[in-house]
Amino acid sequence: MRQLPPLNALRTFEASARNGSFAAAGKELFVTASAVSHQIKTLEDYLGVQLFSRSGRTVELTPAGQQYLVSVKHALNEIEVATHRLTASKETNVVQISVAPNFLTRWLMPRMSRFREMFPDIELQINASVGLLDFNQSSTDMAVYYGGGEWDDIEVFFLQKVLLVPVCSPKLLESGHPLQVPGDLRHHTLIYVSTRMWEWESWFQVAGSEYITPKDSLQLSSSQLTTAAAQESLGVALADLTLTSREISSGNLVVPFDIPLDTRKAFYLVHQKNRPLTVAMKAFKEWLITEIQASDVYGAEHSGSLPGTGR
Amino acid sequence: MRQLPPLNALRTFEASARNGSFAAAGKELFVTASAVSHQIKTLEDYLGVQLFSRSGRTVELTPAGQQYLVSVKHALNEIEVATHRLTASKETNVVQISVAPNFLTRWLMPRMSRFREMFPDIELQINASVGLLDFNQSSTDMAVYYGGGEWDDIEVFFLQKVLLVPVCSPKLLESGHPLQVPGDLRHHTLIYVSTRMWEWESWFQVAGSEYITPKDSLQLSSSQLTTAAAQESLGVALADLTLTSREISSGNLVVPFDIPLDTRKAFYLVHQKNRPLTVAMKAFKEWLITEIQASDVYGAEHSGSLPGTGR
DNA sequence: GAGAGTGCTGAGAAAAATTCATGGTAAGTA
DNA sequence: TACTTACCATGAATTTTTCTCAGCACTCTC
Repeated sequence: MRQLPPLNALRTFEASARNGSFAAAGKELFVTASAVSHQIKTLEDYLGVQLFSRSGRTVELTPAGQQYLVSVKHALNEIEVATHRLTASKETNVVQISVAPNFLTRWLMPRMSRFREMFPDIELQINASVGLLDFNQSSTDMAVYYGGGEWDDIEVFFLQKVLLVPVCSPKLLESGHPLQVPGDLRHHTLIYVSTRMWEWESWFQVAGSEYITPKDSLQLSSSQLTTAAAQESLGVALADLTLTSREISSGNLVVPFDIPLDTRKAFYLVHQKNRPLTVAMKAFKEWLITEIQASDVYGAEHSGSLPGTGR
Repeated sequence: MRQLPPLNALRTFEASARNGSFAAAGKELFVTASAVSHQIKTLEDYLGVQLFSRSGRTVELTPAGQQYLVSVKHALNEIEVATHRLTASKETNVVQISVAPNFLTRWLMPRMSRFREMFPDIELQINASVGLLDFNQSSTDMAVYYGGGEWDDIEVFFLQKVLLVPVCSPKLLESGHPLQVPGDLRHHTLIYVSTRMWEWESWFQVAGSEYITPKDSLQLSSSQLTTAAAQESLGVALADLTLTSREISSGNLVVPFDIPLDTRKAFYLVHQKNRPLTVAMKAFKEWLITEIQASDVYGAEHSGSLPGTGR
């Protein structure tokens, strides 16, 4: 037994707030401004709370109205997305994916042409984004997440562990101080991802060395940038071996110490729970998993604790 | 410009699905079964999708209907919660909090009486829960989370770092193999939290010791249980020093090696973003933060990297 | 200070939701 | 098998809700 406000009035409320005007909202909803005014009044009477403050010919959301709007917008958006998903043809060839930036540029992009060869009919609409997304609020179909694999209310498929090794440009290795033991890093610039400052410290632990104070340090906001900086001879960064394998085999990057730090994080393919996948979505998912197994540098080389598939 | 289905029909749809019957839904909504039938039909015509399969005198959700129901329920629930929050008196003395179990039993519970002394008017409704919760879907006002402090769309306040030390019962130490160096743990049972198996391995790294294979091992599902198991002389567990300080000072637990493992996780107080707090919520929040600073065992003793306040 | 733009209000008109009457189907029961 | 009951569908009638219209008020702009 629910206790809900007049729902149509909510639609009017949201449109009015969005447009900042009853008249404009009326235009959007194909009704007169008067109808909008009536609706808002009905809602305000029901709630017993003033949602808009009127002064002359302008209206403005009250603080209460603003707070309420956030939830109303969110809820209506969810309804809109769900309705669209239900209505839309089950057999579209378009797959919308959201991908962790580093994985996108260093892994997916280089292999896109292979995918398009295999599935010329499927159109991938790709979006780079860090962090989680709400599948109930977005038309995105699938995503590649970076993290611990512990996420609620979504289907999670393990793709690839992230093990970090130090990387630098070959030029740095020639011209600078030699790197024979981890401690030699004290004479170099260490490049940090600013949100993951501890990674170097952990790496030294694994390498069985004291944490050293580097000659210099550089903080960048993403692993994409730190790897690029290492390539530009700005210092030594920690990078995932698989993702940088092209740069390594081409000689743009070298690995001074083949000591991997297991971050216990990984890349995962995720999508909404209990959602029937389209043929295109299935194709992409299976291609991704197959392709990743073929490209995975670790697996055989460094056997670590087995990563779960995320609950 | 939104594209929304008839919203009132959604309410009817949700009630019908929940009740598993149009007649029952009608009763709930104070209308006839016929009205419900009409509404559902309108919705199905709009969507172009069958939501219920009718066979004789029974109705059942189709797969499409089930999928749609999830979102509709979610959205209506959000509206209900938001509406209730808006309508409810701003000045209630009730605060609903959800707390990580270990923190609840070992920290908050023992201090509850102090809170009630200071604020006899405020009623705390406490709920133990692991994992995140959606403040838009729940009437919970605040929560104590355990984790890395990186959560989106909520206000986060740092409370206390979690640093783990080995703990066991004094009896175990007397009767069993002595514990002089970390390696001696090989002769004991190690107690693991099953979802955080790596913690012992990391601790050995910090302790500067090889990871040993214990004589025996025990897996339990929460740190609450592992601590209890250690107390029962079942083995050696990793526990937070602050949370177990009572057991330690009372002699029920001892710390064989005062080597803390920084898990980079912590307890945080969180609540909805942009939400005006009630007087009672503010009181609890401030009490909690003050009290925690007074009780924090670390801080002075082990200076580690400073924990952020979580964006 | 006239005109345009916006919002409010109340009464009537239009639209939507509900009921009512009727008919169909399946399951339980004598 | 026939009867009863519980449930849902449908179309027409009715009630309720929503919308429009017309008149008024306010204020910003020129």
